Amino acid sequence: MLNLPPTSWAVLGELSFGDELSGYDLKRWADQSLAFFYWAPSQSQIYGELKRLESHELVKSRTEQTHEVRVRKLYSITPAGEKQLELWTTAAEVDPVMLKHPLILRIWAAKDGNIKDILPLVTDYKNKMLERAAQARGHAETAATVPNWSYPSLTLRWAEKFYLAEAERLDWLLEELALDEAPAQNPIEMK
Amino acid sequence: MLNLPPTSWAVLGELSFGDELSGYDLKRWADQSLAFFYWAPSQSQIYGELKRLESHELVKSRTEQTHEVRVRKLYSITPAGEKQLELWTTAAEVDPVMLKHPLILRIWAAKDGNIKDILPLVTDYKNKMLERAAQARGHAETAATVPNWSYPSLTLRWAEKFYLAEAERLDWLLEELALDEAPAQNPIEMK
DNA sequence: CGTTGCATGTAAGGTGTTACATGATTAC
DNA sequence: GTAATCATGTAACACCTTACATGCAACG
Repeated sequence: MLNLPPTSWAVLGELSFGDELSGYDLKRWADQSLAFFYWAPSQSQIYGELKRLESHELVKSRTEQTHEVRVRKLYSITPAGEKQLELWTTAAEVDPVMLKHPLILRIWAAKDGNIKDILPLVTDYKNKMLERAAQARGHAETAATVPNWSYPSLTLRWAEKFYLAEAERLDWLLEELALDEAPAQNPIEMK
Repeated sequence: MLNLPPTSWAVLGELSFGDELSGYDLKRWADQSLAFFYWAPSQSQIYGELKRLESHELVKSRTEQTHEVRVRKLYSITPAGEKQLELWTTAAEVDPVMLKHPLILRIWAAKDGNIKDILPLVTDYKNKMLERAAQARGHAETAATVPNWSYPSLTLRWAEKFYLAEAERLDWLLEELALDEAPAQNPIEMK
């Protein structure tokens, strides 16, 4: 089976919903879907992946020439692309989930003397997670109205739950940190 | 402030607990701690990061010469390293969490015709998450017995909750997928 | 006496980012 | 008219991995 990096499959996946899309379109859509559970490739990488996919004949392109000058390059999936994508989605080996959580890393490395400066960062982060959950929900609802987008919609509902759970865990963290700090906050009263 | 990649801070963080450690030690410890909420850098990268840290004088090294031939290079943090690490842990900007979830990506790209082949992968993944949660718990309990390791222990308890939540969300996904499939499973009975 | 663990490191290559270059169109 | 958006792409660089090279020590 064809061995492509996951990002390549992600881009091919976007094209598998049938529309002709430009590199630019693919980037915007990725930001509103893939970004919630996979991550958003940069614009320049998407152009690179499209070249790679085309060299394997999994996608084909045509140049739109609407207004004489303005040029868009539109990509669409080929039958071979659909076939390979199916083989990939059902392949036995699933790569492990990759989590890089810079906030937890900081807490891990924190010392008693500076944990109090980290607490507000945790609260901020929690609010960002709640915002992210709301965004995922919005995108999920939009996706639900489009034919054949039920799996994308489902994964966005998954993402909503993910970010809500993330926010809850940060609340739990704040509580744990408060417990640790409590005895030290008023040492005088412990006499 | 010094601008280093997060991996550099992670390695410096490991050394901030005060022990003299070799590149090899750092790798093993990372696999049992960082890997649960950040990710485990490869052995060769750790050696590279140590060089970088030493060039900034955040760590220093000495060569252990116990048995005449066998050589270990032991690193320890410098006062400058401790200072910079503190600045980093309390710095305002926290990078966004990076999640790459290949299983959800597959479901996102799934078509009705092949979702049934993906279901067993979801179940397998869920079991791996439960296993991971149990490992995190074990490491958290070990860490809790070591002086000054309360924050590492806390982050590992965080990780346990993360992987348990992950398993629960996969159960939820399986249920949602079963609901979708149900009407189609016995079309004859729908007459 | 062979496998696993300990131990360090290099080389090559893949993945992915930022910054840059370029220019048209749309909205205020 | 100027700012934001649309649109494609290159170049340079940073990050990170795999494979390789090397060899001792400990265990069965």
